[in-house]
Amino acid sequence: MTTIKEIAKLANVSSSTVSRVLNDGYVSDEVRRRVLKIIEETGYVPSEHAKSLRTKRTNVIGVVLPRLNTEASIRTVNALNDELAKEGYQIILANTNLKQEKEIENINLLKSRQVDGMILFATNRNRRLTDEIRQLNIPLIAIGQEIPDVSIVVNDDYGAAREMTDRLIAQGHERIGFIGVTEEDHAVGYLRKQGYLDSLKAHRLEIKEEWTAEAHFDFDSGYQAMKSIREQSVHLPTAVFAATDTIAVGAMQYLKEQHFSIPEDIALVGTGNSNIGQYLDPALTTIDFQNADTGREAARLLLHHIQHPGSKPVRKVMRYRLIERDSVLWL
Amino acid sequence: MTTIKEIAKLANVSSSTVSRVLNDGYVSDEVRRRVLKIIEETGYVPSEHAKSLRTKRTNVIGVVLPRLNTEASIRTVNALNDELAKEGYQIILANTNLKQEKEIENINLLKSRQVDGMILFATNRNRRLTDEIRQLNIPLIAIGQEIPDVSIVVNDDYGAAREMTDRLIAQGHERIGFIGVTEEDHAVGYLRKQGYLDSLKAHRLEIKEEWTAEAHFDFDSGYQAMKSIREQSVHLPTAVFAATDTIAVGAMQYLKEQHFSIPEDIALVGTGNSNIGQYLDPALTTIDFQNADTGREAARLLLHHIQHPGSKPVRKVMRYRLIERDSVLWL
DNA sequence: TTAAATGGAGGAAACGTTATCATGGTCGGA
DNA sequence: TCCGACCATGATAACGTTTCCTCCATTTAA
Repeated sequence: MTTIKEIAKLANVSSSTVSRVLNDGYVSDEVRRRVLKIIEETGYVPSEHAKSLRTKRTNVIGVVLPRLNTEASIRTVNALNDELAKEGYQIILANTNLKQEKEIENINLLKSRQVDGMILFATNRNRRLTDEIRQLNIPLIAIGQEIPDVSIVVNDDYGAAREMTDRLIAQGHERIGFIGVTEEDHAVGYLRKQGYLDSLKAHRLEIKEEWTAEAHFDFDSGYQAMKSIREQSVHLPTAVFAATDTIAVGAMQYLKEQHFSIPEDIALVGTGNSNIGQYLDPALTTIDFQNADTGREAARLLLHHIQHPGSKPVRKVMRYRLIERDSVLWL
Repeated sequence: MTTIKEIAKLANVSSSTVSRVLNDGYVSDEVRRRVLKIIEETGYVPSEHAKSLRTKRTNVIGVVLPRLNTEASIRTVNALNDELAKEGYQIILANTNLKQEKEIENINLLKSRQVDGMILFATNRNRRLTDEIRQLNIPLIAIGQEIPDVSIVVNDDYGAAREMTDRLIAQGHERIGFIGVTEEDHAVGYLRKQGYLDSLKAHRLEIKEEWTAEAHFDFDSGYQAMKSIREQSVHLPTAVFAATDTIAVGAMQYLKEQHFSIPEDIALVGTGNSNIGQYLDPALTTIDFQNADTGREAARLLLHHIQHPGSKPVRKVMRYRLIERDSVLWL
């Protein structure tokens, strides 16, 4: 690796001058040209490490996330990356591989790399994590879950689920089923289910245990959940709300195999606007959380915190939109 | 940020000793305990920049890729990440956002960060890029395209396309159409088409211009391509081979709208084993390139090159497998 | 003409580590 | 008893930058 000193020697100037050329200081045109020529010839690239050591800036943003496995996280990361790249930042990924304990470990790893900021895809909130973040003096934005004293960008999971259920009811459905996930996942598990329940309550509709089931985040468990609803229910629901699109796809598979027609016999809606949805037969009605907007917003928020250290934590709730497709009969 | 010196002062030892504690040198148990306690209390994390500056190692691998937008690239990156994480490496992403000129720019960015190695998702091969890589003295593995003097991991696009076409012929198809992409994309565009053509030639089957069309990488153009084949052909093909699954999905949509039944009227196969495929109706026959294996292999190769500097470039062709699903009638 | 202001350049310290070298003490073997 | 070996520690240089300070040579203003 060539260093600034070698460039300096070759150009017959001091390293300070080379540095000035690189950082737009006072340098005569003649010297500037000479130095630039040498840099060009040698292919010299300044060491970011030395730079960071000196300046305390790295132009790197750390992203801690459970896994790059859901469409939502990928869309978010992509938008994040685009927005940050515009400002000259690069992203370093720290994947926890779904292991909670690696969350803190990864945060420390990023801290040791002196990242200028962090984005945390928050899955859970435990005391140690909160403490760790609080004593971290690096700007951090959490996505997906609330963390006290930290700026966050969240979806309106509750509102979306409630509005979707309202829409089903408006279409005449009175027996509505629900396939959720564990309520330990506050956003996806708890809030979406509450939205569904509160809508039913507000409309004074029946809430039947047998119409609801709990699945995991995969296709098969969606299939199984639909099966168990089918087998347990004396009276089948006329519509089923799935907490994720993947679950909905599994449920749809089961219903098709059982020769139900969708939406005539049973209407089906998912959540998350997965790509698959539009190509299914029938196309899946779903909720679009516009993850790219989430990523962009988080990036902007982070940039703001970096530029204005010590500014107050912000809580940003993102907008969603319902996508009405053929898996529900619209009046 | 606390530094090693502050820790040293608090523990009443020299910074050398603290460093030894951190790096398993000779330290008495008593001192070790004392130092570790202070580290624990202060939450001290050593600066990777200072470390790297001194040791020349960063434990970071740079990944240059066009975009995190295809399932193939995501699967590959995930596997890459997993495999490298096992060895204590982190990944830094450098997204070119599909802009070719940013490829070289990104390579230099990573070079300035002194990454220990690079993975390049190669889309094109131009002279400047090749030169740049050659004079880069950092281990680099290219994925997807051949680059002279560089270790590569590639799919057998040609072989896979040819074998898939062979299989269709074995099922009795004699009129086989093809929807490809621009041949500028050597792997996806050129090689897959050649595999298709050579299979037909080997079986002395008719190759008709009107049975082939060129699409882009999206759904709509797959739809349009199928439409144009349909409208141009006097005699329709009995099977159509799409160079990507996305294209196949678009084609399927068109065929369904036109009330063709698949596979009875027309068989359809895709390429790439996209997730969607298995949930389509009918489920899509496709080629699985096992991208995770590609990622793992590239990671292993890179680690090898890092551990054995100067070792010879390797060319690794990955295996594929055909996935036979209902969009083709199997005898 | 002289003093002050300005432009251009070099020298050196500092950032936070690790690795090499040096030092002093203890222990075991001849 | 003495010497070499070994262990535990400290001092210091070096990694490659930037930035502050200093200095000299012009140019400008009075």
